[in-house]
Amino acid sequence: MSLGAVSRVLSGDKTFVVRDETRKKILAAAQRLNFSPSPLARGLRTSRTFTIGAVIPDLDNPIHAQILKGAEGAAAARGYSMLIAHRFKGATESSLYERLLLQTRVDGLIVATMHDEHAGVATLAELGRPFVLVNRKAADVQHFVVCDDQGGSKKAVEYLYSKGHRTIAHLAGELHRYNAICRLNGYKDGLAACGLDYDPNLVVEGGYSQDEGSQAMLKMLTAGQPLPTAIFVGSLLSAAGAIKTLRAEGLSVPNDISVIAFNDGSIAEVLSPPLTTVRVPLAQMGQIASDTLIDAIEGRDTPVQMTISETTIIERESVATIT
Amino acid sequence: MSLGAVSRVLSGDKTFVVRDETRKKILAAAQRLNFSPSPLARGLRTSRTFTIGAVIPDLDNPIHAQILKGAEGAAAARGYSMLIAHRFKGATESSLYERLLLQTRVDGLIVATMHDEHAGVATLAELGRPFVLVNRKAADVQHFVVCDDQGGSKKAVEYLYSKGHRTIAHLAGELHRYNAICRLNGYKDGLAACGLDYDPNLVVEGGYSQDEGSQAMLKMLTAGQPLPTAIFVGSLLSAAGAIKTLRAEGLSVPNDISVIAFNDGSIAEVLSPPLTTVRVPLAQMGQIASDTLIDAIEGRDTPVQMTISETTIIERESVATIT
DNA sequence: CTGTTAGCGCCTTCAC
DNA sequence: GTGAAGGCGCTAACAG
Repeated sequence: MSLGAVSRVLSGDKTFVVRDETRKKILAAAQRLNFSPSPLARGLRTSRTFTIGAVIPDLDNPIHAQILKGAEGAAAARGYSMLIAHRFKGATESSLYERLLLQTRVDGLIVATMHDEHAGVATLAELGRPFVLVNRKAADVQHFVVCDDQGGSKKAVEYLYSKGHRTIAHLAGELHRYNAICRLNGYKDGLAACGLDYDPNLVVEGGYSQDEGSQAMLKMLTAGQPLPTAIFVGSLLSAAGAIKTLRAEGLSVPNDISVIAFNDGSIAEVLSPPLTTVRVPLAQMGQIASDTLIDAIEGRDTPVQMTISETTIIERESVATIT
Repeated sequence: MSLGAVSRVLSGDKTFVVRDETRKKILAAAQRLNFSPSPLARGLRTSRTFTIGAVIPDLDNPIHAQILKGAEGAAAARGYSMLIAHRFKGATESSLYERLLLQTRVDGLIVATMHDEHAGVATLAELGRPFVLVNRKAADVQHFVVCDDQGGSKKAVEYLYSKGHRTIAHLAGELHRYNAICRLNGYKDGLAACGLDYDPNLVVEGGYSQDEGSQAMLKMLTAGQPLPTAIFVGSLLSAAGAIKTLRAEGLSVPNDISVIAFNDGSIAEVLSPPLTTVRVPLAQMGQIASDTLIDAIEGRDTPVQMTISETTIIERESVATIT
């Protein structure tokens, strides 16, 4: 029983054959001495850290929190730890990447942030370690996992249509962003699928925060257009804002105007009325992201460009049936 | 210019004297070659990782997210990375600690979880590395940072009193938990300060989730007691649940019953009516936790047992004035 | 199948 | 002020 043998047994080398007796003795001793190999030394030797980094825009945003939660769970299940870095003020995107992995603390990266697509992906690629984008995709990127923003949005419109709505507006996000574009396209798809005409006057660009939702709603209300009977809002938070404005203007949801939002979360339940949403499996996305990242780290390098198509309408009370 | 000199300059050894010229040359070369010392090798040598671990119950809970956000920011500012571990199903508390630091990946721990106080603290202490509790405290623990749950709660009651309320109820959390106990005590303090009698019938124990808030509210409503004019609810989420029940029972907030909750968050703004809350500087708590942890890691070992007393009533629309 | 050995990259003491 | 050398704990390669 030698040092080498111990190392091999403890690191679970399958190709290594020992007498069962020896193996047991080693394991027992390790247990007794409360010994576990130092990840630092191991990392130094193998240049693997069994740690993945997650770069997220805002910890405080429930959407990202859900993704992260899924990702951390999956990573832990495979023996990886998770290092996080969020964008705090003053941090540039590449400084984040660098902080995490130029310094080789991390075997790969999960990136849920990506404001400047070009610069970001370029920096990432240069670093020469695997990374996977979540909830975003970009040209020339090996791995990403996104949800079916477009399909889900289409479904939302079709749902509205099935409830009798024929004039359906859209409160969009910032239309240079991936998600916002997809959702707008899905909105158009839905319209087309229902045989409705697309009317640019019925979409107003805003953003995904509550305030931006409020303002976008106000803009639509004061545009002097005929009012829609239903609105598909691009995000949960902005839907909350929109509803607020609607109520402030004396309009009732869903009696005067129905509202459905993309993305679900606990906020939806507590709004009044409780908000009907299209839910997307965010935690699962995080989980898959972790798994593909770890696969890539461990050598399986088939590109995973996955869009998770599961989208579910969560019916609550913000959509009325028109007869 | 020697290897040793380079090491010393790069690690910012203040006691090391070099010609400015040499120092500059070193720095320039490091820059040019894109060199930065390997944290792994450094860690192996010094047994420091410049990483702190955070153990949190649920990433998805805005309260914890805010704390974590503050903590990560402060850690980053001092050159530390942050490893997270949340309790996913099947993880025992000590398995989390072990995963993070028995394996010495981490110089210390921020712990925002602590369900079994005794076992938890004991395990932690045995590990022999610094740790700080956030939003929790326990006997025999060197470092913790909490907010003034009790004072804030008292303030809430006094606020209600100042609006004319004289029958004030409390929807409490699980009364074996630190936070819930403090808030109940603060409620009693407030009553006393206002010259109001404490009536056990006016407090119902529940929990901090939305559902538990709903149920607790229902319990109070159906208890056959005379109804209070105002309720101090122990958490944001449970307040949302309570309001839901109130509305379902045909009671108007704030016309029939006023509501104020402990802890603020974006949900408060979107509720209807927008919820009046007592806000506590959660991110700042996280930040202070990081700072004291890092201080402890770096040798300043004066116990920091801080309670941040800042509490602010955020007035929205869920409290009526009674005349 | 087992034991030995040479570094992984760094910091730190020590003699210069 | 500088340079050399030892070793942190581990793994992989190789010789037995």
